[in-house]
Amino acid sequence: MATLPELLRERGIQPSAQRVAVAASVLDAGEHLSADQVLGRVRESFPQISRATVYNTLNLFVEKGLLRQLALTGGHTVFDPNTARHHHLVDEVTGRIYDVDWEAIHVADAEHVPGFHVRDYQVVLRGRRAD
Amino acid sequence: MATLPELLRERGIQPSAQRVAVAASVLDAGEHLSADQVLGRVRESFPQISRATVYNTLNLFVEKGLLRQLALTGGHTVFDPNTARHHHLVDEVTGRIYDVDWEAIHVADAEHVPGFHVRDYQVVLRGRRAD
DNA sequence: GTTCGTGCAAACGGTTTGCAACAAT
DNA sequence: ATTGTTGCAAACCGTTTGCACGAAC
Repeated sequence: MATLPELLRERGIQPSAQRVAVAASVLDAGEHLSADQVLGRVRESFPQISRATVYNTLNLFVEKGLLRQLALTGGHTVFDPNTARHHHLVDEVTGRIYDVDWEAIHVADAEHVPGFHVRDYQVVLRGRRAD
Repeated sequence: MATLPELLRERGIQPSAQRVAVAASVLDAGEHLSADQVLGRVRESFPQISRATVYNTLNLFVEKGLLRQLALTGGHTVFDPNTARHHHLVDEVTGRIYDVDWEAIHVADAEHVPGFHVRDYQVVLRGRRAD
């Protein structure tokens, strides 16, 4: 297992202390965090970090393929540390987003939409947690 | 074919002149319009309408099931007059959103995610227009 | 010493809200 | 008379940007 600084360097990202702290917060999280949630977590270990740095860093990570950015619910974008193919389920009550295994759903013909080059796709499910 | 005022009344919406104008703009549009695009169109025939009224009206229409609200690309939410089930394709170059027929893609097992009641789902495709 | 990263504050764009005037019932 | 609707402006929230300081190569 590579250390975080190594991981960043592999992606062409200079591993500053702030960036490592952001990486630690967002990659460890089993959830999908908003930028402000990341800011909150990073500040626990790095109180003086600025909002702009967190936003810039998250965008950089997305650019470099370390994170995926999701815009599933209005207005809120969220960062997904799981870069493997998978689907998403949005809880309509809480707004929380859950991962759904790629193999759990079978999709046929999604790549063959006439007139388009489909680069990627996923199923977005909406519902609520069973009691 | 019901007139617009009748259509609104059927959904429990008082058909004021402004609301009818918004309905005319957004329901006719074959595309997915942002709130500001709707505002622009409505102002062609109703120049004095306010931004707040358009936003409130669009939200009301979504609440009453006349429109669907889509949040597929970061920050921009868009209104879809097509209330029939269908999928969506996002052009990564232009940001434009296209409808994909429900029957064009076959999805299996989407309703059977353990621990959840899935109320609705769709496939979201990303790609670019073929030349 | 030139490039790169940071922090701060201000700007920004889309959306919402508070309120007073007005129309409908 | 009560309720619902509009318009305006201001507030709001998440995000981006400009700029000057400081660190890294």
